[in-house]
Amino acid sequence: MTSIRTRFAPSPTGFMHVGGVRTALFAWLLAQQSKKINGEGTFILRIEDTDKVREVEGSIQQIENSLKWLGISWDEGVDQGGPDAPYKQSERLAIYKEWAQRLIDAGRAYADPYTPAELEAFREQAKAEKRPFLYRNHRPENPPTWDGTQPLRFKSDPKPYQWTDAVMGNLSTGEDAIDDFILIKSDGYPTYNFCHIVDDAIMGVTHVLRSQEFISSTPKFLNLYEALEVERPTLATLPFVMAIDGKKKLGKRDGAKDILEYAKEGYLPEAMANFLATLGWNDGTEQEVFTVQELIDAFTLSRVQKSPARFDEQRLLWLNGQHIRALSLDDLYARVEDFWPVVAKNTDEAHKKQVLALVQDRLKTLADLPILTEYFFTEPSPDWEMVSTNKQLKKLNQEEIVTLLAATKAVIADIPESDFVAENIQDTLNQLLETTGQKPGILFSLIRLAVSWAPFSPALHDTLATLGKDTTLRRLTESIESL
RNA sequence: GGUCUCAUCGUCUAACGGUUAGGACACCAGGUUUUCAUCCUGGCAAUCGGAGUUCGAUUCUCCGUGAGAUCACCA
Repeated sequence: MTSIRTRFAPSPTGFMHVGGVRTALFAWLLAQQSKKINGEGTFILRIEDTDKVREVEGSIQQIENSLKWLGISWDEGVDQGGPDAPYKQSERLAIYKEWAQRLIDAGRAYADPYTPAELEAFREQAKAEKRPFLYRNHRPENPPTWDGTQPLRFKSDPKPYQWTDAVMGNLSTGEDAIDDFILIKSDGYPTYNFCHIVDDAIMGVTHVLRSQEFISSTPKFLNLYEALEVERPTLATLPFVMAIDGKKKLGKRDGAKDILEYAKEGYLPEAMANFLATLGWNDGTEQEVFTVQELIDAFTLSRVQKSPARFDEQRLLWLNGQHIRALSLDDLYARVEDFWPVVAKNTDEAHKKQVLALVQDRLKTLADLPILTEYFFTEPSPDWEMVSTNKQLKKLNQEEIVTLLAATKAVIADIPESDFVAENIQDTLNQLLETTGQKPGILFSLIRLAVSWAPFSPALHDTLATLGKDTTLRRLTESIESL
C-alpha cells in the first residue's frame, strides 16, 4: 500500500451532523491505517469557504470541536498549517486564479457573457421543449475577454465516461452529464467544482471520500482532471446516512442533530465512532463492538456498503452501553465529571467512585447517572405509593410493614461498623429471611424502597454497604416514622 | 422530464453460484435468591416481482417495480 493522503473538506455553514462526521471518520481511518502500515499517512482538514453568503459564524470552531471530540486529529489544516498552507480556500484565491488562467490559455475556459435573465430564458426554453438544459448548447462564439466581472466557465469536452469507484464499483455516464460549469463566480470566488480539484491536486490527496450526492457531478470532475492534466485520485463515494424513520438522507433540515449534542447526552466518542463506522461498513466477521484501534486495523473501502443505511439510535444506545462497561472505573470516573447529580457536588471522590462502580452496568448513557445515583447523595422522600402499587408489597398491611422494617433495623444495628460490608450484610439479610419467614421478593423489595425510594437500584447488600450503616439505619427509621 | 445510483429479517448486516439464508440491535419468553440493568438460554422475523443463463441462483444478465441523488454564479 502506498502512503495515503486523505482530507475532510467541509464548508463552514453550521454544525456537523452524523453524515458529515462519518465521511471524516472514514477518511481519517484510512490515513491512520496507512500511518500504521508504512509510517506515512496524512489526514488534512481543509475549509471550503467559498460561499460567503451561506457561511455561518463560528462554524470552523464547531467543526474542529466536533472532530476533536470524536478523537479525529488532523496532520495538516486550518489551525496548524502544513506544507500547502493556507488550508482555507478563501485565502487561496490567487492560486485558483492562476490555475484558471492556465485553462484560459489552453482554450479550455471562457467568460460567460449572459445575464442571469438570459440564462433563465434558456433554461425555460429547454424545459418547454422537454429536453435537458445544457449551457454548452449556448456557448458564445466570441466570448469577451475575461475581466473577472463575469463568471468564468469551463469549456467542457463532452464524452461518455466509465470509471471505478472504490465503494460503488464500476460507474458510467453518457456525455449529457458533462456541461460547461462555472469555475470562478462573478464575485471572484471559485466554485467547489473547480477549487476542490485544484486543492486536491496541490495537496497530493490520494483518496477522495465524499457522500453520494456528488456521484452525478463526478463526470464533470473527470473532464476537468483531463483539462488540467492532473492525476485523478481514487474516488470513493459513500452512501447516505438516512433519517431514522424516513427515507430521506439525513440532513440538517430533516432533524439531523449536531454531533456535539450526543456528547451532551452522555454518549462516548468511541461508541459514536463504532456506530458510525459500522453504519454501512463491516469487516466480514461477526464482530459488532470495535475499539478505534480495531477500526483502524480492519477498515477497508471495498467493504463499505453501496446502499444507504438508516440511523438507528437503538443500536447507538446499545453500543454506548457496551463501551461504558468496557471502561475502567478510573476512566469512567473521568468521563462522568459533568454528569453527577448536583447533590453529589460536595461528595468525596472515593464515595463517588464506589457509587459509580455500582451503577456502571446500568448506564446506557452518562446522562443516566443522576436518576441512578441521586439517593446516595441526598435523603429521599418516602413515597408509600411505591409500596401500595407494588404487586408483591401491596398485600402487606401497615403493621406488617412496621414489623419487618423494625426487624431489619435490629439486625443491621447488630452488625459492627467495621464489618458493614456487602458480604456480611447479605448473610444477615438471608438470616432475616428465615426468621421472618418472608420471601426475598417481599422483604428485599421493602427494604430496598425504604432506604432508597427509587424505582430501581443495585443489589440490596451492595446498596446498603455503599450507603453505610448510619445512613441505612437513619433511613429505615425515617421511613417507619413517616408511615 | 434527462442523467445516474441502489434493493437480504422492522433496523444494521453476512453468505469466491451449492448453507436448514448466519450474526447484531429491537421485540417476546425463561434463567441468574427483590427492582432496574448487566450477563446467559431460547423464540419471532428477510433474499422486491418476472423472465433468462445454469444441474443449481440471494449471488450473473435483461425487463419491470420501488427508493434515492442530481440537473445553481451551494458545497
